[in-house]
Amino acid sequence: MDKSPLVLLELVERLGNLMRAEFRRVGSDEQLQPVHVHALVYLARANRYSNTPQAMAEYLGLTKGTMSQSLLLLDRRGLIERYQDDLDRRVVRLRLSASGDQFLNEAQPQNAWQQATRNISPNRIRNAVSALRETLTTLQSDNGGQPFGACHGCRHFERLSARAYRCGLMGDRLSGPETRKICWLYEERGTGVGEEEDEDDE
Amino acid sequence: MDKSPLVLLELVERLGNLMRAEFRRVGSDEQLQPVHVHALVYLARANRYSNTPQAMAEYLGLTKGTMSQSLLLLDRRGLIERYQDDLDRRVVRLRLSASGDQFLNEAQPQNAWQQATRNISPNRIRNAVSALRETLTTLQSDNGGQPFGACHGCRHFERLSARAYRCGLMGDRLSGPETRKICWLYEERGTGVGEEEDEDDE
DNA sequence: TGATACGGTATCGAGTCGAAACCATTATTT
DNA sequence: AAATAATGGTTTCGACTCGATACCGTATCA
Repeated sequence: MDKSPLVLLELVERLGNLMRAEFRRVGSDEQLQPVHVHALVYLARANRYSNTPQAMAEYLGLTKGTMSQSLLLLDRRGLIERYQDDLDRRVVRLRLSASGDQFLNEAQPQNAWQQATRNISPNRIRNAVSALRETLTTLQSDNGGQPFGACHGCRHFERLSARAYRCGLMGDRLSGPETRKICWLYEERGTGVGEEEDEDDE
Repeated sequence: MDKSPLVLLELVERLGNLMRAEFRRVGSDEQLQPVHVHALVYLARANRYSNTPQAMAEYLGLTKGTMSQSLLLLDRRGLIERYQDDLDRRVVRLRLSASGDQFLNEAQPQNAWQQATRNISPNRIRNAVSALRETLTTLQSDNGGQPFGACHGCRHFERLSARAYRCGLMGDRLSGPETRKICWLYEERGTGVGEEEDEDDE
């Protein structure tokens, strides 16, 4: 019996723990918990459909009650802004405030990771990404959570012309940069059955 | 500029979050927090040098104070046993109790992960493991934590004969199964300064 | 016009977590 | 040997996480 999946799990967990510790470290100046830093990072990458407490809670694996608490704190600290949605007045929309943005720029929470991966070839990283992405997809469909992918890889993504895009699900036109953000309405493209093999490491 | 390292980070964090949620789920029957389940899993895999509160705290990224709390709880619940070390009476040694062992067998905390990786070829998993392992090593040496590797891959690991092994650092003879456990004294083999090339595990 | 669903907030209690003080044992220095 | 320092663990404290539950206002549907 092959144990390497368990080894992979161990690595993922350990790396996750280390990065959580790192997030704690970079947040300590501002008295932020790891989850708060993570929330800010998410917010910086979330598209217009995904900047709500609900999406965030799902992404971070928290309940909405817990999420509400954390957002309250981030709001008090002036790192985010909350405003009402026009169409549905139940939903709250979130955005980074100027100082929230500044915090991310200065603290660079992902810097340690960037450093740690500096000597790994892009090809090997892509292979790892592909394997982990597939794991994530399976894990999520096994217990029914949102997939959360980058817009431009989604089944609903449409290219109208060279520089014009559109979300087929929501019907909105999208800017170029926006198609690179995270969307919680993301759905896998392909037929869902194909298995691709990796390219070799170099 | 290549963003794929950040994508990899995102996947690692998300998978980590999901598995933490999974650990919470499997622990809820016994009123255990995710970190408690993780501690039990670690203990089941730790070798004779690594079954102490200190090693565990370092592995899980907690302070010794916090660790002490969690161990108290696990002890009260009867899932672990604590006993004094013979040589140094300051150190506490830990082992799974019968019911701790039983809990792991029944709850199978890693089962969801095993399922999620079932369709990924061993080859792709090994590649991902290799890339993440390198990331972990770099990340750790960047901020000076213990490496925590499997005994048989360590620089101090010695093979005396076909079935007899020995730890060159501590001087003890080791059983076959023990050489597959996790050791916090683990050191990368290599020349010590050289940059290692990629290779297989186990 | 209800009834019901839904997004978000408020409150509660158990528990995490780091920080710091503390205790016992071992190591080192004088 | 006596004093001192270092080390492994425990205790205590306060801020915070987190799930559970109840709740509020808005939207949707019959």
